[in-house]
Amino acid sequence: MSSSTVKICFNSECTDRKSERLKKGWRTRSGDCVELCDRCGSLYDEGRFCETFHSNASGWRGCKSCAKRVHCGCIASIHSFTLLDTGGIECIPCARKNVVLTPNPAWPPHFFLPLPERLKDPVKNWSQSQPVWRASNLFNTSIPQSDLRPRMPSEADLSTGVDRLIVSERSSASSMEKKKIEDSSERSMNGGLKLGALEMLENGNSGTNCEEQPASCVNIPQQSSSLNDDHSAPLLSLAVPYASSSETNGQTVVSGTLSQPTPSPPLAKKFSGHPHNGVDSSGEAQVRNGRPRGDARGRNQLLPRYWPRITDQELQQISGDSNSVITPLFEKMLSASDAGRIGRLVLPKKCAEAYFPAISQPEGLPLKVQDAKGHEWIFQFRFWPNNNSRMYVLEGVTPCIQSMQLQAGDTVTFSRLEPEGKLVMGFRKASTAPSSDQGNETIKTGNGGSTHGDVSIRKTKTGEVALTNRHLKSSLGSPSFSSMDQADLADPASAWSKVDKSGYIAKEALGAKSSIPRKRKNSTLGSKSKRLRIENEDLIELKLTWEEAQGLLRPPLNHVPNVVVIEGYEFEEYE
DNA sequence: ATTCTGCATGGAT
DNA sequence: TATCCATGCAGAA
Repeated sequence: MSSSTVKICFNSECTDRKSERLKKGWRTRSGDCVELCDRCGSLYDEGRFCETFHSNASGWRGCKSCAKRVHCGCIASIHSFTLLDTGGIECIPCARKNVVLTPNPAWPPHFFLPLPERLKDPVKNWSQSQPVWRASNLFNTSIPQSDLRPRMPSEADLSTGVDRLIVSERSSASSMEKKKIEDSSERSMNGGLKLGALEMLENGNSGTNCEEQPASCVNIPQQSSSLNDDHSAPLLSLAVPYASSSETNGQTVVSGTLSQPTPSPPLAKKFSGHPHNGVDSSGEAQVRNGRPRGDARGRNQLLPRYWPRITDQELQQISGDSNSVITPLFEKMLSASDAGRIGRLVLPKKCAEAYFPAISQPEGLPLKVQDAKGHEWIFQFRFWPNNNSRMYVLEGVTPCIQSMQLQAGDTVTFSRLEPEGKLVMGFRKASTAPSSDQGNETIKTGNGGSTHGDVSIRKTKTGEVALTNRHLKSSLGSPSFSSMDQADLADPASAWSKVDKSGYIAKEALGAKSSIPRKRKNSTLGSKSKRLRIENEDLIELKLTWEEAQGLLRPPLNHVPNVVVIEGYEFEEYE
């Protein structure tokens, strides 16, 4: 990749990218104003930017007062509407007529909010009420986090002052007092996660680490409040608190993929289905490493091994042709127990508490999970009391595990499909799994279908470039998501019967193939050492200067670069 | 005897 | 030290 510093119109949809005169446009998340060419700048000034360039994008909504169409899905329009307490949006002119105007919050770092007490001490602060949906962004894909995913503004509600107050109270109110508060505000994961995906995508695409640009990595506020309160439904999927709520009361502004007043990160569109700036050309198999940034050792941080490492291709496979946005939540390498016949998948506690519905009873809840093929599975999400704490498990996973032909050492990935809100379970076979980098800050490319040498770079805080070279193989095959084809996924029911028949085979396979020995001590070590082995073998990280990195990355002469624009700068990108 | 269920244990972090 | 979680294990079915 090489770059030039030619200033061009920030709007990637602009047909005349270069301009002598640049006009100020919207503010980026880092606080700077983008620069637009005359025409685009004028359009922006006139409030016609979105209708000109985003007419086909999702996120258009009607003002509840005047019915005027307003784009709610990009940064350019973020200040052109406000969210209504009763749901829906109102254009600014109409909103000004009303008493309270609640402008859409921006996303500076101060929106990072302290962690709720309950997450800090979930054991002692269990809600005894019906399940509630907690903030999903406990660790949001690639958002820099100085702590365990402090509630992002996206998790707060940007539609009402009340909800913002609620969010503010999170940090100070007692857990008991906050229960109600959390019940409402925690349902905001919808937006937060979606944004998380965006952030992740942006991060992955740009190849730069948000650590450098904290402001740009902060999540964008998302609507949250007044989601459907009916969490007592006997069967839950992640769609329940999200999609249904947004559909039923219309309060969730995010009705499309990016309909929230979301800045449109240059790279965030690939999975939104409405690319408008086409910057994501950094490769098909970038790992969407959801590693939280900041203090990754915080008590409330998810362990790195649970950070989702998901490739573009995997994401694409999940989202299919829809406009859905995939938000990787977490992943887990299957232990022998997980992959065994018992059918219990132990969930990392923090992941379970962050991304799954809160459960107050050990019996838990049925949880509907969709696989990459769109088939739905129903697991029992429950917990066991354990050492004054909880141990979360998904029961009944055997059919799914079997259908995916997973075994110990393979990895299952949990993601969320937006706007449906569905929980999606993917997997990655150990043989093709990106290594768990255990805190490696590099944004890696994955091996998911990539046919090039996987080299990724990132700029470090010191301005250096970390070059990560993983799996320098030319034919890594499809990622696990593709291998879904191998599985009998035609029908969950058939999968069940298949499991019944093949359960023993699974056991044998486990013994024969699993890298995780049966003895517990060895098992743990085996799993761990496996990760370490992968790291040692496949991960070579160098530190060098930006110039050096460019030199190393200089492509063959016969390669034609893709020109992408990031933050107003033009980059040549080579596959 | 086998499987299921719920909890306990203890190594790892 | 506290916590997590992989797995053992006993009792029930």
